[in-house]
Amino acid sequence: MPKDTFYNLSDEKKRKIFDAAVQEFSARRFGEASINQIIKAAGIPRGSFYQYFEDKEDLYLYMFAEIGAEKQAVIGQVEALNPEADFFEAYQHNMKILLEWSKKKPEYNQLGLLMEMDDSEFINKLRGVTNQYFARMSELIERDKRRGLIKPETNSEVVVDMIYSINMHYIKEYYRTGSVEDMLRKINEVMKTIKDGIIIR
Amino acid sequence: MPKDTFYNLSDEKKRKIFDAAVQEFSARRFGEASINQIIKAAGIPRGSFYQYFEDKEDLYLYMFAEIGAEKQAVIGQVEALNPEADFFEAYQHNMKILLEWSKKKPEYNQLGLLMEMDDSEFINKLRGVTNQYFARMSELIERDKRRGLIKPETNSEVVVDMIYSINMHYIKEYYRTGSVEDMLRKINEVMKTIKDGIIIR
DNA sequence: GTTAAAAATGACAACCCTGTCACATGACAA
DNA sequence: TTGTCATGTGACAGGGTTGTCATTTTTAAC
Repeated sequence: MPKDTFYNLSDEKKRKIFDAAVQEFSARRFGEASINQIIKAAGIPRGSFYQYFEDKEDLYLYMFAEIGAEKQAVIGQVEALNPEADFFEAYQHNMKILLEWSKKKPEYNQLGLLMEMDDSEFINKLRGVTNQYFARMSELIERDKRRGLIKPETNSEVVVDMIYSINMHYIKEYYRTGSVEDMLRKINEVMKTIKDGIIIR
Repeated sequence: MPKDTFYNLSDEKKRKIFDAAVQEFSARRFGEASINQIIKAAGIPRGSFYQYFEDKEDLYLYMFAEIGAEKQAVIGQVEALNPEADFFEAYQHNMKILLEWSKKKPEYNQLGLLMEMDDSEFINKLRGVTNQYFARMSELIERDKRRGLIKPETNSEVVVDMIYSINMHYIKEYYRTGSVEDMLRKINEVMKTIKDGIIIR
């Protein structure tokens, strides 16, 4: 947790430090990110940084929470999902939220990706939050199995794994090519495949 | 390319340096790997390293080529694939090769994974080799489409992307849990899903 | 205006890293 | 034996990093 001295700062100065953190943590993984770069970008002296934060982790945690709050605000604006929606509709709804968020705050995209590709212990712990999201997807599949919409022999966790990993794959690709359309088209094909399979019986 | 002085070394010394390189590049991504650690493990002085190699890339390239040769030797021992085999059989065959390789040289597993998770420019270039493997999978799907085994509307590249990304995902998981059986079981479920889909029509 | 506490500051120590280079050592030929 | 050339060697320069701390400056209270 940042120290009191940080919270006593003017909003402008807090903002400047936050922005510098986003900039650095969007460019480098947590382990490689440099406090030196951050203080340079924020225009604060070395000593001040340690007056405000315990260390790099402390700053990251602050930034992470701050972004989380912003995300909540954006998500709240997307229309709620019909509770009767099936798994595929729920997935599309989630994609819509993700795209909305990505459109409103594109500066956080790279940051999220870097977090996803980071396997340091510290970042691994933080990821717990993201995982809840996928646990919910798994539940939806189970419900659809009970409703007779999805084959009872389906392993919901494996399906969620598939969707998660291919999504990450295409998001990475999106950063290389910059084409959202390509990404959406491909993810559509993926969902078609998961629905119906590719083999002719 | 390593310098002549390196190739003039005794096999034992060459081996020691190779082993030290494997050790370090298995523990850290290319960018974070330290020449210091390597020379310490190999028991050679700093100056000698630069007498043998241009730099870290030079050593990595040597190690990579060396391992590639070992891999060829192992692959040659697996029985050849029936040329009439369909995509799914070919995939299983590839898995068999991969497992054979992984069983014979488990010390390289972590190295390969780290290479996969590395997005430095240098490693990206090297990955070109791996990609050929997936290009061949795509061709097999196209052939099966022509043979009437796979739905003509299937996007073969997307299917290969799915298989690639979920494989990487489970290989990472395998490093955490250490269970090959779990991995194989899950990959089996994945292939079933890709074949037949999960929805009830 | 004086004083005391809070905050800002940057020089510094301590620890990484890489690539070089002057010199030491060994091997082989004349 | 002596000279020459390839190789071995580690100290060093120059770059990076983090966390601390004595000192100055600001703020606020009296």
